[in-house]
Amino acid sequence: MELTDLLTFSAVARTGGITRAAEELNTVQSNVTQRVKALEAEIGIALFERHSRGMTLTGAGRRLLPYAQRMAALSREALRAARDDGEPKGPLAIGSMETTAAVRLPALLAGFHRRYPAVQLSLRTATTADLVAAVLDGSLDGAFIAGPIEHGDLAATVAFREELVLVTARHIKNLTELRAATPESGPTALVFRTGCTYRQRLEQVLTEFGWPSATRFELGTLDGMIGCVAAGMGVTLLPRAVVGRNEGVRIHALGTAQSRVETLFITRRAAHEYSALRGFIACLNSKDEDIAA
Amino acid sequence: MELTDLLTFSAVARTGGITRAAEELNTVQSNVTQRVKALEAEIGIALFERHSRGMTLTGAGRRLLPYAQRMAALSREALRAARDDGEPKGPLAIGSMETTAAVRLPALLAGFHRRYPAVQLSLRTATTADLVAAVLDGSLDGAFIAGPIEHGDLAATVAFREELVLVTARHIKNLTELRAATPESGPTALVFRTGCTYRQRLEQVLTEFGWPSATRFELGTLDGMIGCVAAGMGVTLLPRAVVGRNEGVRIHALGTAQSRVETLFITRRAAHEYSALRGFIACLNSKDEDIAA
DNA sequence: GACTATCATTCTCAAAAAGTGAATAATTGA
DNA sequence: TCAATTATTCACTTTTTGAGAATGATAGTC
Repeated sequence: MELTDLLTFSAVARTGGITRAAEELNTVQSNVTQRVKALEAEIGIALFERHSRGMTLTGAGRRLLPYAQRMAALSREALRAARDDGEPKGPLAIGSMETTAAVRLPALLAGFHRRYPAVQLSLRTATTADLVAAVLDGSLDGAFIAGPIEHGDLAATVAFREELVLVTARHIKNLTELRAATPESGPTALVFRTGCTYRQRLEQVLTEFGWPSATRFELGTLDGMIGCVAAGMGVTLLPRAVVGRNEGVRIHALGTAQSRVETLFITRRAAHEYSALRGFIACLNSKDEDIAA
Repeated sequence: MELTDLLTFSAVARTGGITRAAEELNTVQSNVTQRVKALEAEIGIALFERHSRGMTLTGAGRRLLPYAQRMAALSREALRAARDDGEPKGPLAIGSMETTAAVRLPALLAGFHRRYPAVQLSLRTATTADLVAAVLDGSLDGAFIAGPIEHGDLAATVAFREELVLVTARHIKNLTELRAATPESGPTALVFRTGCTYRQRLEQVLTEFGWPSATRFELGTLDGMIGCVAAGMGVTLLPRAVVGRNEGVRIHALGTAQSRVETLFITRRAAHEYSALRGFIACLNSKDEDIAA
């Protein structure tokens, strides 16, 4: 049960084939075959079903896989923990929603880098759902997501409070005009890809306006969305701070019920000793004081 | 970061020396030295301080050790999980307090073995405190302990309800006589070794009787305790069912406040999929129905 | 129905790693 | 100073791992 074996096993399970796993692991097919066979021999039970177009997990393989993944994650953490002498340094992988990354993070990250230049910070943007999964499996150290969330393995602190506003083209002066300018079926809703929490809020809002089946149009980037709204393609829902003083669009406040949303910073509970992460959370907590001062 | 290296590292940390670790691992000193050095080279930091009389952990070593232990435990579990096809079989390590083992378990274990003969059940008796630690570090699959307990990583079910009674020599008819027959300083209290919950209860009871500093006498076995009480050496506190129809001693009921105690069966939450353990818990839950039927 | 592309497996051989045993060095206690 | 205990170093053997080419098996294609 060496880690190498478990790692190759994971790779084969993930890619569904020896060849692809070998590529991913930078080795040759024959080696992967042998590692898998060695593992199967040691455990005494087949982990894969071989068929002409690759390999799929057997029951035993499915039972083993989560352990293999946890052990791989643990070994990465172990290495970091041992090297971590209390001084924040080394890699730190942070995730964020697109919107938060656009307006809230630049100042925060700059401040963090000034304070801890030895930390190699990386930022990845994705949807809340993806970010939660990434933090849980250890591929991110922490992430900014839309609250609320309840999960036993995660620790969360409120990072920012946002007010969600409806964003329309400039010439729409108020909601009555929007209704007038919109066909019976409702406006086109410009949304991020599935998994984004703001998207769900927008669905709720549109339903309340009596447009439950409005056309959806998916975009990947924030600039793209605001541009499309300005061009009159449709409406969207965004934090007020994100839209800011943008010329081409107009902001419409909503009732408080749907409009308040908290951006949380989540981390795995178990990983709380990592200095770089501790330093980041310290930065996060001190930013409010900085602003107040 | 192979598991072998982490295992040897753990052994050296535990035994405090290369020589002893080598013995424990059935290998030679030179090999252990090399594994440790390889690990240190890979991590890039010293894990031990070498001094003439063995090795002690450095800060980095202390940070690494818990990871090494968790990974070792995980690898054992992984092996079991992969081999576990849903049919209870293989080893099952159960722990118990002395008192529970004496009167409650014989019937239960016999029934379990009749139902699942393929499981190699082992039983270890220890104090509640030791049992909790053993379940947490994975050296026991489950244990019968005195409740209550609160721990995030443990799952507990009520296995038995006991009434604690004061046990004295036969000739002591009631508590008044006990008081009369006892010196000012109080009776000798016969107790199990530290960590036993019943012992703490006895301390409370004696304090309520105005004998806070009564003499303590530690024994390791149940038979020994009852024998000593019968011989008039002192008093003790035990579940009513344990004392049973024992001739040499007399039982004195207490007020309900101190006397009710629940025996819990605890397991690690994470390990709940192991079939043999599931079978054991099923047996435990069905025993009440058996009795009722 | 032969051909090709895509897989996994097997085999041989080389390289790397782990393990062994004896010698060595350092320190402590008698 | 000597003996005992300890870790380290070194030369060596054994085992394991990895590479590369060949083989076999299967599905899709013309």
